[in-house]
Amino acid sequence: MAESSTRTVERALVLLGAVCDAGSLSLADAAREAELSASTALRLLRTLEGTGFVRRDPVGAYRPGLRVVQLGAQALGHESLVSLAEPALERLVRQTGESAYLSVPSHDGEGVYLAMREGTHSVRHASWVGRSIPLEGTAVGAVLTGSPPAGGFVVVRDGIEADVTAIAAPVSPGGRPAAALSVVVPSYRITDAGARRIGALVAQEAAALLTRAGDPAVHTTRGERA
Amino acid sequence: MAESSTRTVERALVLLGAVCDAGSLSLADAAREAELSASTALRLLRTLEGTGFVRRDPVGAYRPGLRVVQLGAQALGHESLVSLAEPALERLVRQTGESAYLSVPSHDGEGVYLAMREGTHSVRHASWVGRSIPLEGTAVGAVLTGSPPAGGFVVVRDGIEADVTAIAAPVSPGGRPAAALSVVVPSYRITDAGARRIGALVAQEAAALLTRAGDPAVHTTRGERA
DNA sequence: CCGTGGCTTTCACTTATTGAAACGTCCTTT
DNA sequence: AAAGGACGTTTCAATAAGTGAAAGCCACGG
Repeated sequence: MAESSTRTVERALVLLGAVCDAGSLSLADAAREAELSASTALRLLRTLEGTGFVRRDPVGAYRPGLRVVQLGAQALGHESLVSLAEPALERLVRQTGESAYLSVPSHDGEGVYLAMREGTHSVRHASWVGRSIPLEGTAVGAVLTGSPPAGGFVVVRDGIEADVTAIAAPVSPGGRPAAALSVVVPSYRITDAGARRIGALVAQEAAALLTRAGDPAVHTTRGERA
Repeated sequence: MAESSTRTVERALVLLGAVCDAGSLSLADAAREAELSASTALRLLRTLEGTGFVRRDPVGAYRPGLRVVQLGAQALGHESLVSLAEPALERLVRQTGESAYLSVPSHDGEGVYLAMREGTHSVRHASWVGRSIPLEGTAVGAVLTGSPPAGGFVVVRDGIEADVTAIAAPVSPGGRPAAALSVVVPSYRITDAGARRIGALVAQEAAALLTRAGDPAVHTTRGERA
């Protein structure tokens, strides 16, 4: 019974996702991407357009709309984890000079970068908030899916991305991993000892995140409207 | 015939918007907000949940999901205007010490803050990216909807928000305003002369945005996938 | 000049959405 | 303690609503 869903809505959301992933998509491409007939895709995209979730650029191609930006930004703001993690990311960057990320498991078996702080080295790992990352074969994935790693952190050298080493630690309120803190380093720059040192830092920050956190269920909830 | 739309999808999107606006909503509240029967709302929310657009917190309430954050962040990243405006906002803050915003008209007759830079004064205007602002009675609204203001900028003292003065200038590629740059100052701190000074800065930055911009239609478009 | 591919509209089919109603549960009220 | 109310959930028959094939248009390229 978990399988209740509205086909129309699902299709529209797939379409929306496709447009956002691509950044810009023609009707025909969008239809192909979502495996829909052109007429259906057109109708759904029009609906999305009417509500501001997509817009058409001068050329007629579909682009993510402002509503997406708006809701996304709002949601990010409400994400207590993000604000909670910011200082930790900041500290990790200061202590290591490398880029640091906060990521959480997504609904589809991947992970998403929720927040990041760029490293200070001129050669640094660069990604972006909102980026999807696979869970298989990544340090982040290992700590998000697996049991608490020995030592508190996981190091993956040249996993999905070549030439980079990722060091991740789980944020596990109540034992189950809910998020991951990670530092990503160009592989050439790091030794085993260095990885252990950073790992310790990451693990420590990940653990500390929880103690500072209040109940995750405290949010500003608007209860107006009759 | 602009009125083609799919009711189901529209409803789902309204629901999604309601959840995101509120940050957290019970099923009953969401249903009321969207004017839907509980059963319909439940079904649609389940669909949104299945696709990651909303999630349920431990209490069972609906929250914006990761997909929203992800797509929003992606969309923000693709927004060339934002990256284009960042340096301008930065400069405005440095020159004035006040918070500076980039906003664009939304689809529903309001405006949205697309980017912002917080001022350096300890008492400063604080808002957030994604925030909706009315166009009526605001400086931003004036420059977004009206014709090019004399002097290049508009000052609104104690408009929608009490005790703050907003100074906005239009970014008008090809004559029609597409976005607004604005600086918002606590009213007590500013004189008419000061407003004019800031106005000149804002207007100048707004104008300069365009010259630096290439064709707004240049984006990184991924064209893979058969 | 004709063919190809994309965008759009139309329309008959029927599938998929809908909302009232009923149920169980958990609080609050009396 | 019992009654009342609100909420989340499920069921089900009516039908409103979404679907996709087909055809028309337009623009482009050979």
